[in-house]
Amino acid sequence: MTENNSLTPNDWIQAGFHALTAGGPQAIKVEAIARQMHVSKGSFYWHFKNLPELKSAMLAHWLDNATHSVIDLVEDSQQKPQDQLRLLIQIATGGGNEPYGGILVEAAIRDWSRHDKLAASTLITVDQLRLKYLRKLFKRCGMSAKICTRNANNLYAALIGLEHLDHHGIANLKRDLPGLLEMMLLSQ
Amino acid sequence: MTENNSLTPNDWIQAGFHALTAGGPQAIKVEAIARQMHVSKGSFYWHFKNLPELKSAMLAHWLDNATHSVIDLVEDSQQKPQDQLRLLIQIATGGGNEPYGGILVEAAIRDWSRHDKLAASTLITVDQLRLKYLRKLFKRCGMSAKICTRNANNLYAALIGLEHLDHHGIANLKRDLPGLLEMMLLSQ
DNA sequence: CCTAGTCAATACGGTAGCGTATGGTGAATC
DNA sequence: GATTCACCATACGCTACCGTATTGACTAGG
Repeated sequence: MTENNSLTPNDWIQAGFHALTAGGPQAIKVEAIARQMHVSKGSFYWHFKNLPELKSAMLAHWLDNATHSVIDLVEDSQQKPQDQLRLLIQIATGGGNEPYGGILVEAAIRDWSRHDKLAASTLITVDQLRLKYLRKLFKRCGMSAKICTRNANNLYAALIGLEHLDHHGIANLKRDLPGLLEMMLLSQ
Repeated sequence: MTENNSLTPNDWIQAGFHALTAGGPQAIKVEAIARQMHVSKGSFYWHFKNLPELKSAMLAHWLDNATHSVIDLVEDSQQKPQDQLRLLIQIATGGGNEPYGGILVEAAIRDWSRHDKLAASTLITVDQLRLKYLRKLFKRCGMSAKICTRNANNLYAALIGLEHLDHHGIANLKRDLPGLLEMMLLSQ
C-alpha cells in the first residue's frame, strides 16, 4: 500500500475497515486481518497494543472523515438552501462502495454501535452533527423549529432505512429519497 | 418457563432471542445460552441437531409472528385508509421491548441479516410483505402507483432509521414518524 | 421390579482467536 | 563491519466455543 514495503498503522486501519465492511464488526480479528494482508500477527502487535486499540483508531479515523468532508463541501457551495439540501442527499446517496463516507461503512458502523460503547458514542457524535446541520438547512428554507427537527430526523432516518432496503434490493435509495425531500420542501 | 421442569425446543428459542437482543447475532452460542438457562449444553443437543438448526428455528418462529399479527389486526379494523395507516404506525412504534414484534428484535434481526443468508431471506420476505401492504393502504387513499411506492418505501425506511436514532436517544420515534405520515397524507 | 425412554451432566477432542515472548532480518548508524 | 533499531515470523499458553460420546437420573409402562 505504501512505497516502502513496511506497514504502517494506517495500513492496518484500512484493512480493518475492509474486514468490517466485508464481515461485520465481529470480523475485526487480528489473525484474520493479518492473513488477508499476507503478514503475521507479530506485525500487528508491533503497531498496536491490542485489538481494542485498533478499533478505537478506526473509529477516530472515521469520525474525522465523516464530519469534516461533506458538510464543508455543501456549505462552501453558495446556493439557495433548497439546492444545498438536494446536493447533500445527492452526496449521501452517491459514493456507495468506497471506504470512509461510503454507505457500506456507514451501515457497518451502525451495526457495530449496537454492542460497542465506543462505536456508539462515535456514531452519536456524527449523527448529531449531521442532524444539526440538516436542521439548519431546513431553517434556512423558512420552516419553524419544530418542523425543522421533524424533517431532519425523518429525512436522515429514511436515508438510514433505505440503505438497508436498497442493500437487499427492495427499495431504490437514489430514487426514493429525493422524492421525500421534495415533498418536505413543498409542504410548508 | 413451563409447568414441567424439563425444557422444550421453544424454551431454547426464547433464550436464543434473549441472547440475540442482548448481545447481537454472534451472541447466539450454545454454551452461553445454556449457562444463562442454568443448564448444560448436553440438553441443547438433545433438542437440536446443532446451532444452525436453532437459528433457523428462531427465524421461522419470528417469520410467523411478524407477518400474521399486525397486518391482520389493522385489516380487520374497518376504518378509512388514512386511519388504518395511523393505526399501523401506532402499532409499529408501540410495543417496544417485548420479544416478537418488538423493536429490539426487529433491529437485531436486521443486523443479523447482513451476514447470514437465511436471516436475510427471512427479513426480505417480511419487508416485502409489509411494503406491499403499505402500498395498498396508500393506494386506498387515492394515490398513484408511483407515489404509493415512494411513500411506502420512505415511511418504512424512516421507521427503520428512527429505531436506530431513537435507540441512541437522538430522535423520538413516536413523535417524528406520525408527522411524516401526516405530511404524506396532506401532500397529494 | 425391571426395562425402555427422556432429558440433562460430564468429559473429551478439535478449532479459532487473543496476547506474549522470543528469535530473526535488513537497514541505518557509528 | 559491529551495533542498534525497526519490523516481522514463530512458537507458546490461554480461553471460548463447537459437536460427540458416555454416563447418570428420573419417569412411565409392562
